[in-house]
Amino acid sequence: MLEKTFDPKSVEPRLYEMWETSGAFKPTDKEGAESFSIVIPPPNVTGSLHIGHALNNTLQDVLIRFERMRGKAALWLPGTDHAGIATQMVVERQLAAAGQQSRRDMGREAFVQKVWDWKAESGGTIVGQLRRLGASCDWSRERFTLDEGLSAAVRKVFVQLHKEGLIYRDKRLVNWDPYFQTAISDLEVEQKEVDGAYYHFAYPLADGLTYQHPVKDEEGNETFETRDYIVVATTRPETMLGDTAVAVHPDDERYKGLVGKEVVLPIVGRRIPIVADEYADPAKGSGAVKITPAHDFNDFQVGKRHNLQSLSILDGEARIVPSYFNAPEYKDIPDNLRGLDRFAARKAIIAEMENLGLLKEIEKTRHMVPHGDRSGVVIEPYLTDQWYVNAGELAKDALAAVEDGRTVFEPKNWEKTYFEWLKNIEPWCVSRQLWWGHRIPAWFGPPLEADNPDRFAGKIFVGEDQDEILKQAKDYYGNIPISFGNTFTAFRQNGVITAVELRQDEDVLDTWFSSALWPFSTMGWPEQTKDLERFYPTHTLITGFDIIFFWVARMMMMGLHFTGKAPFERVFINALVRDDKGQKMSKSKGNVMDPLVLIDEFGADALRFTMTAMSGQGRDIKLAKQRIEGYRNFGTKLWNAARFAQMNECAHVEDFDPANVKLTLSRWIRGEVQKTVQAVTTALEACAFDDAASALYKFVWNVVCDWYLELAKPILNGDDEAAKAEIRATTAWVLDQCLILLHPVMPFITEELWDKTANGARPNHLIVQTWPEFKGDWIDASADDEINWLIDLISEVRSIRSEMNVPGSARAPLSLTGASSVTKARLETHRDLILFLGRLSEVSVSETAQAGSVPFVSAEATAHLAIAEFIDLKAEEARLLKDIAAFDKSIDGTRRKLDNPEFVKKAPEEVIEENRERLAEAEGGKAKLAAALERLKAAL
RNA sequence: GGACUCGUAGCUCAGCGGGAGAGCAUUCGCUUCACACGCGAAGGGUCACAGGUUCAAUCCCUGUCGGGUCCA
Repeated sequence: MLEKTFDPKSVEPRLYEMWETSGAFKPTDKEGAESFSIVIPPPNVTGSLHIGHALNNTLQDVLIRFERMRGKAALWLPGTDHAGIATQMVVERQLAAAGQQSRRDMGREAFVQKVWDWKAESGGTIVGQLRRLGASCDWSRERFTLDEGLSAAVRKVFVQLHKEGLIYRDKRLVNWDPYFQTAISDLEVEQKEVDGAYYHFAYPLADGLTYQHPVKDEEGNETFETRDYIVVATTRPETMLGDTAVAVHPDDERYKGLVGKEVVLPIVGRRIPIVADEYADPAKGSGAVKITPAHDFNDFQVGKRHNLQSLSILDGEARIVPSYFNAPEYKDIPDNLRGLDRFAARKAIIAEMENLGLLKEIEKTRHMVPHGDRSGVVIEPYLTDQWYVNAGELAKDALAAVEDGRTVFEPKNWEKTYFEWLKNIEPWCVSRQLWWGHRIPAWFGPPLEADNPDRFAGKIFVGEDQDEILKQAKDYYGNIPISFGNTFTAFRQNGVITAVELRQDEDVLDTWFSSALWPFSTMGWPEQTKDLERFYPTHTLITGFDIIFFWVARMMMMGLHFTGKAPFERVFINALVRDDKGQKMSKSKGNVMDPLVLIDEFGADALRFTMTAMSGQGRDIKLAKQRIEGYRNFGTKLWNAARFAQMNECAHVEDFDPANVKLTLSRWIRGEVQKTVQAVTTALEACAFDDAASALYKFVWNVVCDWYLELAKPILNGDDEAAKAEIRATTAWVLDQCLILLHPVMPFITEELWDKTANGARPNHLIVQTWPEFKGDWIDASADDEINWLIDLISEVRSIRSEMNVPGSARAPLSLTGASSVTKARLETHRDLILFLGRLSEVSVSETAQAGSVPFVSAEATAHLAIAEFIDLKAEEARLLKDIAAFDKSIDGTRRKLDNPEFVKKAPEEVIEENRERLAEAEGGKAKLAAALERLKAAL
């Protein structure tokens, strides 16, 4: 005997282990099985399961379990990524907290070892948490982006792209994080609106020049004043040390005469030109703008157009260049500012400009300032040498693949986001000044004089390993001793190079560089493995829209370039989970819902069903605890249906064939099962997870529990043994179908019931049970009609009883007038049922309406419930009038349509027919109630 | 400023050319032999607003208003 409720806590770990050890998570090796593969969006190795993961991974698991049951070789390949910045940050913090040596003190090798130690101990907790969710990943294939195999793939890709000229070194402005002292991607920059100010500075004109500047006098009239300076406005005064021009708009009449002249940069004393450039906005501030090409993306462009010098005046920690930066271009920067932090420098410069009388105005403003999403500090545009991928080139096929349908987005409108980004893509800066990651396979050597390099500090060799580098170096330097070390140096004798030392690039690659290879590197690429052949390209990727740029687009680029195939057939973008008020969940808001806590409270199945049911395509999910509770209750409902079946000895019958059932009830439910099979299958094929969930919910609760089992009761309690046997077998079969269909969404409770309801006689675990095929000819229209008639009749009786406040214990007789022979036969067939569910004393057919009864319409007949002692005549009159009014409304509306010649001419035949039927039905119903009303009035 | 998206029952959402739906919440009645994590019943909506297309609009188009997200 089953317990009253399902106990997830004790069952879940046991079943998960059973599945895993049974090998069910591995794709079947069965001959001819079609492949279906998903690669997990690798969670960050420092991460732990949050509600978004719960959603994303539930959907992946639903799909994988569904396809596995359909007999496909289903592979869900799991793993984690190494998350360069995040992981390095975690370990650095830990070292600091433990009072240990800092990263820089212990050195690269020791630190990287510490990170590996950390990873071994606490990395990948999320992997265990995915198990609690029930994720049926093939753990034997688990991968990590820093695994040797994946690292080899990274090296190969880097070297090949370099050979093809698609990876190159360049000096450009990057988003520099002064906290981590590394370049970061645009996508890792958050624009935040903060309070700031425009500082209006006067820059004195050189050579005693003056001009007439228009001003408004006290009456608002325009006059001119003579100025020997030009005013520029800036939110970042400290960058003035690096100004190399002042720009004005070419059409700006005020400054026309000044273009080509010079100003003397205050504090520094440098002479810099006034240039005409459309970037200067005449309407903004004074209309003149200072240009600092090394510290502003827009200014950098202006600098390019006018051939200006880019003078970087900050160091990697965002301090004004300290005094040991002694290049000639820094000689003008005053000693008192040297080494100051950027914000201290800002204050100092403002104070100094004020002292000089050159601070004209401070205009308060709110403006957008870039912040590092990990560090939280203000990001500096910073001029450095970095490695870039020519993303524009790679984007071409990535765009084409979606345009021509090799890969489809679901929902489709996310394609726009994808296109938008790829069409405006910038070179992808892939180097990071970190220690945790794939070290860039590039080595620097001293340049030969003949090369006369003016942009780069050395000669660069790129290769997968040192042997390859040695070969390249020998080709370049000739047959001299070549070693690897911490510097790149040429040893000379009499001016001739006799030996060189090469140094590997210190930097590592962006984590997304390795993640971009994930769909094929995890399958063994560049080796031509069996997995690669069977499971690549993958079928469906399920991920959040927030990483379409970060990840999806890049996987598309790399997958297409290196394998010639798009890595996915379909990309399903799941919604974003918010709290019940629609706020994004975040730790600082304190509104996070921990999926593990929810699993503890309601069970994994309840959480999974919630996620599935709420995953309406592409919308935000507002998650309330009540919802999860409701689906926990749904599980209990299923559990109790099984319990009922068990109590009534409805056990699986080995050779039971639904095709042969005789009873109307069996034929009806057999068809209802088919409708559900079809609905759920189509929905899951289309990633319409919410439709699948609602079809399952309605079927189990509203069809099986509310009606089928109730209608079965009189038979099960009756003495027709043949009917009883058929219903028992049918019930067992129906419940099995429920378990199979629900399994992808609620794997635990269904597997448990599968086991418990068969006395250990099942040949398979449910996880590998075959998904049912839709059998259309099992839907029986006459059985549907009959059962629907029955349901309507019983519902009406219940409704009237309730409205008239008839106590549950009172049993009343029901009689039908105007019943057809079909109805009469049905009454006979289902007499027990009608009596039982309607709580009636008897059911009969008669010629005339009985006095003291309440009438209602049942198909072609009028039913009369004899409950005289409960009738309030006035209330009954009101009820009839209300129902008649409803019929009238329907009659009016339908007639208006049918009387419209345009409608009859243009509407499709079935719509017209439908309206005719509706009209006839309403008129019939109205007539019956009108007659009843007449009788009632006579009695009043 | 650009792109996308959403305004449907008190709340959360489905429906998206042929008569308004679900869950929760509310109200009423039930110790009915699977289930109170339950059973039965009921109330509740000019489908944001204004135009247009159509025989027919919650659904398509245009605009307005209001919310959200992303990118500048």
